[in-house]
Amino acid sequence: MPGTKHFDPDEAIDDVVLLLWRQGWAETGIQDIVDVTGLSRSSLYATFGSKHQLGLAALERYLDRYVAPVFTPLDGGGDGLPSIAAFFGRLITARCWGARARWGCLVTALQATAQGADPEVAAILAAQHERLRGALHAAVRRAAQLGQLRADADIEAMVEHLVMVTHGINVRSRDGAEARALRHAASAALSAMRAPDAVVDTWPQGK
Amino acid sequence: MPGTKHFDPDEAIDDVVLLLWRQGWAETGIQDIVDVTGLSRSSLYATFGSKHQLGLAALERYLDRYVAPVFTPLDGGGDGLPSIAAFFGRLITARCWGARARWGCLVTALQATAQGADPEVAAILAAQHERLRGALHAAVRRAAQLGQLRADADIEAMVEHLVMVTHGINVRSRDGAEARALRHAASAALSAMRAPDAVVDTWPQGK
DNA sequence: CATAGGTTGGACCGCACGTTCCAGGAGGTG
DNA sequence: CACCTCCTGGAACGTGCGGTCCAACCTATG
Repeated sequence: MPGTKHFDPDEAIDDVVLLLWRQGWAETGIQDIVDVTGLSRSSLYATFGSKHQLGLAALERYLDRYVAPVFTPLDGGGDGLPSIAAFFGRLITARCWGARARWGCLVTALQATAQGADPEVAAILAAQHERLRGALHAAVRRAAQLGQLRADADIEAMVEHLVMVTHGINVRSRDGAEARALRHAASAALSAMRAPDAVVDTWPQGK
Repeated sequence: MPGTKHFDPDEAIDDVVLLLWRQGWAETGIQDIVDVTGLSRSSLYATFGSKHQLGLAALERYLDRYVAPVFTPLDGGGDGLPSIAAFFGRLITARCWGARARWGCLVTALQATAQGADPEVAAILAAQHERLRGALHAAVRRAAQLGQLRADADIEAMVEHLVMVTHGINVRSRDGAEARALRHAASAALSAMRAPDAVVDTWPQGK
């Protein structure tokens, strides 16, 4: 039919997300994309313009499809520490189980390398960092309101610490760390924050 | 002179270390190496064999020259928590000041990406991880002996947590985080471990 | 049923990659 | 001083890259 694509661009992007996530951006050539999508170079370039633009689209798709769901426990600050524990729980599950186990996190991988230097990529990474930071900040503030935090709590420092732990989980999971070890470590991190007399459960997922 | 190189291979490797560290492995071509070392392709290949071998040599050099010095506070377990704080202090200084500020960590970058999948690279990364883990483990054990830790301390979890924070510092420093924020966050992480009545100084570097 | 617009597959482009090769050169050795 | 050995610079190789182009094709429309 004239003017109608013979394929679904959305599906192609989904395929590319998995490819980039698994084997990285620099290691992926156009031919790999052709193979995994089953499309021809022409169709790819006619639809997405360039490898770079396709990569950006895939990165955005990755955020929507694979990162955003992990954030839901933190929405609106949740109920403080338990929500943060649930966030880590979801993150660790996503990183250690299923078809994408041990693939790490595309965002952390880009932030840790020079590939994030591209201005457009850097903008997406910065926005994503603010999203993570903002979500954790809201949750920590809520925890403070609920009296779950130590008396000497430095909220900004706690948030930055939690961001670090998030990156740590992403790196260590790709490196082969076991989910149990990651959960225990995340639990240890949360212990830093909890008020001694608080009876909130910071690890509802069990051990 | 016959049989004698006209240049110092060690200096060449040093140059390559900086190149790989700054702009990454996949983004670096032979021409870049030729430019930065001032050598010809022939000399490079005659001396190092291949780009891959040169990269491995540069990675080892990086560990000896830039990573090992950061570890010294942890030698033999040091004096527990203050030694761990000193370790983080050195790490943050190395990541945020001087000519290599904001370059992150080559090891963390490789571990976070698919480039660490090469068997030889993976072996080096695994050994380095064990070195980090072992050094932190010794320091945490020592802290336990000195009564610096909380009563409910899970040593293994604490060590994994500290490894995560290390990766977090490496990622966040490349991403532009300020040294102050990183120090506060590391301090918050150490608070997780300290016994409530311990009077050890976990941040000797000041704020 | 002919037309027309847009898609498609595959050939093709220039370029840069990692690597190899060889003629030339430099300096200890006899 | 001639020789010999090894290193050196630069040209060249094959390959694969990202990207372009065009003829063939397909189908809604007139």
